[in-house]
Amino acid sequence: MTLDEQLDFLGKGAVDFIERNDLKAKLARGKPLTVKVGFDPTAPDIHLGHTVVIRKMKHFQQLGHRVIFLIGDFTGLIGDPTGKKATRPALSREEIEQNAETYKQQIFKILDPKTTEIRFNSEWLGALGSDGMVRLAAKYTLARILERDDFRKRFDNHQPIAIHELLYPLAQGYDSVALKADVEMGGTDQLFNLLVGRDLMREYGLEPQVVITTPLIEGLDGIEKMSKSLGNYIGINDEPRSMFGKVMSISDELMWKYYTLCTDLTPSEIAAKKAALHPMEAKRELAKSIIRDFHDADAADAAEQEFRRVFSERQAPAEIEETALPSAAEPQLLSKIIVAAGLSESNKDAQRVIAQGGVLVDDAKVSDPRATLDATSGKSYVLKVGKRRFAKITFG
RNA sequence: GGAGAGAUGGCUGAGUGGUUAAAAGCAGCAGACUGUAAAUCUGCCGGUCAACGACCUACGGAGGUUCGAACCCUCCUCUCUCCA
Repeated sequence: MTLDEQLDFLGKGAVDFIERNDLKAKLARGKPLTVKVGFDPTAPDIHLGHTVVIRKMKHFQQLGHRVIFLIGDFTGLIGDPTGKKATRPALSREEIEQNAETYKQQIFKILDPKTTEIRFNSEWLGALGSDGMVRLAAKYTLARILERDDFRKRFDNHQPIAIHELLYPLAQGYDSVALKADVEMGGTDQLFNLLVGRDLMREYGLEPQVVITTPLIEGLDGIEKMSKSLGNYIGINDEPRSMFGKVMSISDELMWKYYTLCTDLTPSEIAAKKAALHPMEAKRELAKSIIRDFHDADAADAAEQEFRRVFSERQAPAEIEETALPSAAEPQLLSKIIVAAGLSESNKDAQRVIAQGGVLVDDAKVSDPRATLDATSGKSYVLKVGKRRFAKITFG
């Protein structure tokens, strides 16, 4: 790859790229660069949204650079003021170690374990001490901190800003100093923090890092950003079938953003797909590509087959979970059986779904919410509740 | 230290004595349609009970006033603002 090709490759999908020419100069020296990305010590459930930046880390790895997966165990004590309001609980050493393990198990689906360094920022921030922290704080000014939009707004609106929150960007910036980072990446919401890193590096007489931000992707609903707490995410540990379905459920429009950020296809390859493929076809390919990344090609094919079978052809899945229920001489309410089989949260909900025509027993629609089933020993039924909940139950 | 505002269902947010299981929106679920768990439209959306009704739980917590309280009073907890 030429230098410019490398820059295009590394900058694909980036929102901010500060400065492209700085990176060019660094790359031109031909030495491996140190690329740092910080992660919260909590929430080790990685979802597709996190993978956007992780994928970019991989791209740096592919070009032979040194990638550091930095776990912010120290900054975690402060709690990133970006957006959030709730203070995070302090984590114990063991919990952090455990979270780190979970991270590893997940990120190595994307990153090369041999060339990924995992570090903790308590290593140098903890060693700083309060005098060191004060010296660090002396390097920055309130005015500069208030350049940050959300601080500015809170300040202008007379909303509280705790002093320690001001320390967060400094601590994160100091990570870059300690690691002598050449590049730091993060979501667009991290832009300010990343830029503070540049300033601090200058203060410490280092060459400022290049900052690259990646977009936050919208979740399955297409509106809110993908997050675990909103439940609109595709987890990279999700089952292949579930991943396939979730991808198929995103809007046609959003699909192209996922293509850009969650595959390694080039912009022109994506444009070609957009022109040539039926949206449903394109979405299937996207789903398979994502499953291949986190599982394998066989799992991707199997998931597609299953999806066609269950949703396009509306047949029962190849494998239905079998549930044994205790038999009874008296016929049992269907709604209660649905709950017992784990297909519904409550009896009332089950009855509601029945009344709305969403329940099939052995392929026959049952719409009386008070219907009963013969529950004598040996009886067996296939239940379908809604579009995607199935169970085979047997009384015994 | 003083003054004030607020806490409602998964979320946002109405409601200020009965007709309120609590408007509206979002999310969720179901159905129709389809090209998919896209889009659109329609319906549902606390729970228990063999049940067109009954009961239980619910508007920060604990008491109280009342035939009756999310709504009024008292105390408490928490959040926020302003003044000093």
